[in-house]
Amino acid sequence: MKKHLVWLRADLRSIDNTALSVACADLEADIAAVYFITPEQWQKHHVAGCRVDFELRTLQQLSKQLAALNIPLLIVETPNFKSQAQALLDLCQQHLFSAVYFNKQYEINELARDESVHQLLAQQQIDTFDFDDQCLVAPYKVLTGEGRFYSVFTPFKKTWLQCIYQQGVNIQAAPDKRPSLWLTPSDIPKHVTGFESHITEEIAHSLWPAGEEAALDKLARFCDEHIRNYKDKRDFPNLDDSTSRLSPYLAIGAISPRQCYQAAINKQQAYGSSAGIDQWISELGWREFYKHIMVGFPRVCKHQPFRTDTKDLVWKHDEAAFQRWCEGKTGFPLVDAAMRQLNTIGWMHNRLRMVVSMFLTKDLFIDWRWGEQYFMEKLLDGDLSANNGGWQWSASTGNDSAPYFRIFNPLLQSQKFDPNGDFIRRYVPELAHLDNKTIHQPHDKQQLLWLDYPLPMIDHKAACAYTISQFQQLKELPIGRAVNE
DNA sequence: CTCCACTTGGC
DNA sequence: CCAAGTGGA
Repeated sequence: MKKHLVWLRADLRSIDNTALSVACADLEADIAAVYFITPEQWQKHHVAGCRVDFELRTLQQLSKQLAALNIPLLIVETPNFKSQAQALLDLCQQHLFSAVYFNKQYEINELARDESVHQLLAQQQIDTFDFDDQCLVAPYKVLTGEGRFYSVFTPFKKTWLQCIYQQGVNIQAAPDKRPSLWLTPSDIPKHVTGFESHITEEIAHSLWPAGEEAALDKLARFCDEHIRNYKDKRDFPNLDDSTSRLSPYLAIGAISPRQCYQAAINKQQAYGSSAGIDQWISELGWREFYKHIMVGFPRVCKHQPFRTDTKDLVWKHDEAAFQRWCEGKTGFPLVDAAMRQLNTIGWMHNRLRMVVSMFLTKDLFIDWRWGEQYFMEKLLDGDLSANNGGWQWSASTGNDSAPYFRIFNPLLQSQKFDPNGDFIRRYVPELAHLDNKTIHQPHDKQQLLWLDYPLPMIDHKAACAYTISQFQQLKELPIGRAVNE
């Protein structure tokens, strides 16, 4: 009797899971799935406690679904990626698995781990089969006419859409039920020590219900009711339904990008095209663009800027200022509301991610890596490629970045995207009583004495001038740069 | 080589 | 209207 092991990693679902489908294609084989808890590695990658909780809750659901198909889900704990290969081999030998199936991950530590697993298992005649599953188009397949990776989004997107059109979108059904449950599924732990969630259980359960059913439900509701207005409404953080909020589900693979794309296309075919649908698909494109960047330019996995010349920037390492930013006490209401949203619900609206990352890097001139790490520590949807891409975009160290001289004005962003101040009111209760106009700049002299809210921690205009001058100095160092590279 | 086009803006 | 180049065909 053949036995196949499906190794689940960032693909915690039963539908449209390539590795699972292929492993189950052999109807004779016994199938089991395994998920590894690797606390030391997670610590190193700054995985958020709320994200660990989200994964555990998802595994809870998935274990039930798989058990109903007579596929036992096993949970194994091992400290890190290094110890994981041996742990996997032990498991294979214990249960006599002849092959291991998994979907690829593309970060460098994950790639190295998978390579060592492949080598170790091959020595024992255990086959490993890996699959491109995480993207609509595998993150090394969208290339320029000259066979190089794109570094600009627009031409990338054009080719990416062509690739999708040419290859088609094939969504795999969940596997058929196996004859019998041949192993006892593991209990799913409720916690992993060292990963306390910073958000309340109530928020976790109401905003982020776990499992692929919940994800598909969210997707369906978004496509039914909101996607057509996506382009017009997505930039207003106070409108909770204007974005899909599927990023956490995509990050852990409770839903696949193919399912997302197809749901949008189905609406297009049923009701005609719309700018909202195009825009939302374009956002799926950004997700894959940054995955391609990570594969094509692995230095972004190693804390290095995409634009190598920007490595000479001397970022400030101001702990106190950074702390104020983290806590949402900068004195800039929208920035503070945004940081408190992250600190409260483990997620931040995309517009606000730009506002706060631009503020940290351009107003405070603090190292973008500090912000990148803080985001990872707090985000349910923490994903290296997307998070790094976003931060480097704001810091002007990335590909296709914001030009260094185009710096968001936090006050204008506030007035434009939270015009009535309602979002600020939600997360900065000290300001809730202020009128729609004052709330964006509450530091009016008359308010100072009785307002329990900090003064703006920096003069935006002066900060801009300093930052621009720092970037301009880069250009005056061409000789040193040439030598260093 | 030329020419096009360029997420998220500010003043 | 400014800004500064530059990736990509």
